[in-house]
Amino acid sequence: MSAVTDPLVWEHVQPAAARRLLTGAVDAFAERGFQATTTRDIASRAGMSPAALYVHYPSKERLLFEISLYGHKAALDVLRSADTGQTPVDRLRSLVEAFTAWHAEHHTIARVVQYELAALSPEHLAEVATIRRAISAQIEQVLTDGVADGSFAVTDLPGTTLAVLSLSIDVARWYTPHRGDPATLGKLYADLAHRMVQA
Amino acid sequence: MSAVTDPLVWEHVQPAAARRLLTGAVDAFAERGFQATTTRDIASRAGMSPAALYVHYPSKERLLFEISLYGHKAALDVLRSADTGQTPVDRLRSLVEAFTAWHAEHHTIARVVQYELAALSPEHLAEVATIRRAISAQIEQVLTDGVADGSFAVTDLPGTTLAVLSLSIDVARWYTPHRGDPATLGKLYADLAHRMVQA
DNA sequence: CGCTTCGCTAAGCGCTTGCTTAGCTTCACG
DNA sequence: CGTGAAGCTAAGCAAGCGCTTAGCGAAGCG
Repeated sequence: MSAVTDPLVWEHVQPAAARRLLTGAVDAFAERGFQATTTRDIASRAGMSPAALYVHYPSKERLLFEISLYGHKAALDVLRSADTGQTPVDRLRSLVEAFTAWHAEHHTIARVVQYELAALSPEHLAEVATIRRAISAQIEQVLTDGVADGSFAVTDLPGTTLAVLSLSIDVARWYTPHRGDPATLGKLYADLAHRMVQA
Repeated sequence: MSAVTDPLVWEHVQPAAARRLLTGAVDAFAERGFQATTTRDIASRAGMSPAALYVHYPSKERLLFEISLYGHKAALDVLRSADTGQTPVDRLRSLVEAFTAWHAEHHTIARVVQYELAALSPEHLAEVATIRRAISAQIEQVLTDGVADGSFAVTDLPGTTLAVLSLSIDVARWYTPHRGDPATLGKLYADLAHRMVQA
């Protein structure tokens, strides 16, 4: 269950001690959940005393917010970077492949992103919700374009958008490295999503 | 976010006070998660003092286990009752429709079932894991039969089994009544799952 | 050198947690 | 009517929680 978060992902977090706290928090939140994780646990994963956490972050919730915000931005970036195909079919396959692979590759971060929203303060939740809407819109646009040019047959557009997203998101819940590599999973899911909507 | 659990579902729990505690716990666990829920919260939802909880259940974890065990059994029952079709296509559609509708209809219970596994004791988790394997096997069998008679084209059988299950399970994460009625959602998902695998 | 800033620790504060204890009331039953 | 079980509450205990305070040593700088 425990997976050490790739530290390279958090290179932008400075100084190094703040980054160690943050990656420790990602692992702990992903393993046990936000509420079951103590500040003492996070600090000891970073090799520090509990009080050191408050030198770098004002609260445990703020640590969660930094993780959640960065995670949401990274997920949206992955989608936008992948939306380069010429046809709706290519675009959908590429989006689903990238989004799924990201949830597998970064399943610890993804778990925090997808399952700890309820622990965010209302203000922080609102900020993150904006990014979530953008993620959803990215998928919906491709489906809309595919319906318009006849390559997709979709009767319930919002429902199908949600289903496609949902398929990838749930990867964060069950994925462990022994289930296969993220790239292969991404290709399988691209295929499944394409078949779900093809005309 | 708060939804009162249909008390009829828990008719087998006696006496009534134990049932009130249990349904209160389902709502609280679904809303906030197991760790963030206090015994005082559960007791007050049942209109009792905190100590009254321990007259009926030996611990907070045991309350979770009762919910999780019953929820898993109910989910497996739903699948088995739905597996009545003559062809793999009929059977798959019926399974996915019923399983999805159950996760929507009973999304509070389903949330506890799917997202609070980590809070169970190792022994209780093992008991519940047996039922989870049976649920997975039920889907896998239908896909296997459909591949054998040529009605399904599936290259990665375990991966596709997991994807079909995953699609329905994730309904528990996002479903609220304003998203439409469970029966309609079940039909949409039966269609999506069928298209995912059809030859 | 003297002084400040930075990153950290030891200690602990006020509070909440899961759960226990002691005792009250209600009611079935001989 | 007397007795005991069942179901509950008021009070509280030990432990652990998020977070604060006071202060220490190293590094940077005039």
